[in-house]
Parts: sequence; structure tokens; C-alpha cells
Amino acid sequence: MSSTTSARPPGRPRAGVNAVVFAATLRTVRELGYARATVDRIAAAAGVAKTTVYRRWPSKGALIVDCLLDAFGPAPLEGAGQAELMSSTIHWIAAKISEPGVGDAFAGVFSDAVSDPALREILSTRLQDPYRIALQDALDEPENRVLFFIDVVVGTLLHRMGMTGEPMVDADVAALVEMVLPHFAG
Amino acid sequence: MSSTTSARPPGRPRAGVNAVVFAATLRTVRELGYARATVDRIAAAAGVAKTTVYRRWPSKGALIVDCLLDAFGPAPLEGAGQAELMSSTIHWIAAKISEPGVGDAFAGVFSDAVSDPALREILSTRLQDPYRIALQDALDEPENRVLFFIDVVVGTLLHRMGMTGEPMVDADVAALVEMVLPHFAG
DNA sequence: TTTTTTCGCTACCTTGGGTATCGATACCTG
DNA sequence: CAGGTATCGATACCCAAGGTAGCGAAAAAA
Repeated sequence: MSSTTSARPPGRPRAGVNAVVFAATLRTVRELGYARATVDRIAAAAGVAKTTVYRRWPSKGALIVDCLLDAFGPAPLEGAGQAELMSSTIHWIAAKISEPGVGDAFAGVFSDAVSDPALREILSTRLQDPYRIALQDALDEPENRVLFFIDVVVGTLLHRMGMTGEPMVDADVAALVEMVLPHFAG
Repeated sequence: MSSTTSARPPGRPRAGVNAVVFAATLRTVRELGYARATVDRIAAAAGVAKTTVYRRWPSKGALIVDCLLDAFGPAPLEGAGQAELMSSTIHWIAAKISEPGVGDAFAGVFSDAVSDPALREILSTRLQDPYRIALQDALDEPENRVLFFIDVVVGTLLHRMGMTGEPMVDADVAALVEMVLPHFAG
């Protein structure tokens, strides 16, 4: 039991500041927007040196992705049938994106990934894949259908957020559900 | 006839290089990606000084928006009924986004707009509004419905482009049409 | 006490958007 | 042809922000 897992690496242990940095990240993004939420400012808001941030995350994008993972948590895949499952998933991700800072951070890191293949890989692997796989299992749909589902739902929510600066209102989220469900129920 | 429209402003007239700059923009974005397509490089590719570019467009984002307007052209609002009209519109914008450089430029400028309210205003006013108004007229739908339609279609296409780096394949565009049409036909 | 690793700090590099300045040039008007 | 005006290209520059290097200090384990 002690051969595979090293009981503890030597040297000074890391301070448990990840949660503090995540909170500072969302707070800074909420207050200043994504672009002005520089790593300098995030570190300052967390009471941590900028070099400490870069010692833990290789880039700003990687920090944001981990922050979003922490903010989203596991998908609550609850629901009797396939329809209820998709509906609750759409409402869940819409609500998360509506949380202060989360939507801006999501849209911002997605934006950066457009012209940064390395970040796109991180975003796809660390953020999208876990939820995609969980959805494949829960919905019993093939990969390409789930990817299309994600494109529609997340793409729509982020486009609204990007064009207006405000998250999508509940009525439109409901319309999104009503549009998506029949397409997959058939 | 000569009192309202000044026949010509005094001074050296502008050289007709807009088309050259637009072409150089798309070519540079296609070859290097959005982030590495700097104004410096675009100007060099167009055989023009960087200061000349900034004399005509107030920012890189404004240049990209005008370039996209030039690339899109007017929406071909042809089609007998509402269904055919929406279908042809979706296929048209999907095809445009698939053109080399256009999709990257679109996703890139959209990304920048997320945390740049001034650019968001330009994007909304100069790019989205004309097509939105034309669609409102052609489809006879209220503004919020047309905005929702645009969020779904453009958001989905851009999300696919941003996550994979490749435009959406025809089969998925067809699925998008099949998902959207019933929602608006009813 | 020595070793090992992280910490905060400061200084620095690089890229890229955007601006200021200046001589040269093209065009119109008198 | 001379003068006025506005653009052109070129160079130099400012600034913000992502990211790195080096260093002494501090926190553990051996």
C-alpha cells in the first residue's frame, strides 16, 4: 500500500490556496471582465504571488479551465427518461453560465482557445470530454450526437452571452429545451 | 444637387486599397490563425503601411468586422415559404463560415468582443443588426425570435468551429436545419 | 542541521494593439 | 505654376499583459 503511492514528497508542501485562487479568479472576472482579469490581478486578489500561479497552472487558460471545472462540479445526471435528463442538463448548464463570473470566464477562455490549439486541447480534454462521456452513458447516444447536442446548447448560450453580455433569460432557455428535445426524442 | 453632397473633399484622395486589405486579412488569418494575424502582418501582406490600416479602421476588430461584411455580402433571402427561407439561410451562413479564413476571423472577432464592450457594439450594430432586420422582414417574426434563431444557428456553428478548429460538416448542418425548422414552423 | 521544495519578490523578455511624428506625394483650386 | 489639404509610408514609440529567471526566505522531513 505504501509502495505505489509515495506517502509524501519531500520538501516544503504546497499551501492549500487552490480554492482561494479559484474564488479570486471568478471574483476578478466578474468585477473587471475577462480581458482585464489579468493573472497579476487574480494573484493579487488571492493574496498570492503571480509566480505561484504559474507554478501550478501552465497558462492563464489552464487556470480558467480548472476554475470552471471547480465551479461546475459533476453534472447532476438525474431524470427518469431521456427527455427529463436532457432538459435538466440544459437548465443546469444555463444556470451555471448565469452565475456571476462563470459565464464571462467560460466565454473568455473559449474565445482564447479559438486561436490557441494548445488551449483548445486543454478545453476539449479536461472540460468537455468528461461531461460528454457522462452524457453518452446516461443518454445512450453515440458520440457524434452528444457532440452535436453540446454544440447546440453551449454554443447558443455562449453566443447570447457574447453578443449581449448578459446570460440567456429563462424563457429563452425554455425555448431551447423545447427545440432540442423533439429532435432527440424522435 | 451640388449643395448637399460635396463633390469631393479636398486633399489627396484615398488609394483604393480596401479590397486588397480585405483579401490580405482573410489570407493571413487562414495561414496563421486569428491571433497570429496581427495588424502588422496583415498590412505587410496587403503591401500597405500599418498606419494606413489604422487610418481607415479604428481597431483590429473593426477591420475584421468590415472584412466579414465584405465576405458575407447581402443575405440571399430566397425561398418560397418560411421553412425554405430559414433552411437556405442556415446553409448560406454555414457555407460562408466554412470558407477559408472566414470562420476563423468570425470566431476570433467574436471572441475578442466578449471582453470588449466597444467591439461588441460594433459587432452587434454593423454585422448582426442588418441581417437580423432583413430576417425579421422576410420571416415576419418578432425581434426576440429572430435573435434566438441567430443565437442557435451562429452559436452552434461557432462552437463547433472553436472546439474542433474545423467547420461543421454538411450532415450536421442538415441536422441543425431539421432541429430548428419544426420549432419555428409550429 | 542538512536537504528539498515551495514561497514571495523583483526584474525582465516578448508580442501585439495602438499612437505620434515627419517628409513625401497626389489632388484640387486660384 | 503656387498654395492648401489630406493621405501615404516609415520609423519610433508607449503600454498592457502573458510568461520566465533568479534569489533569498520559509516549511517540512530525515
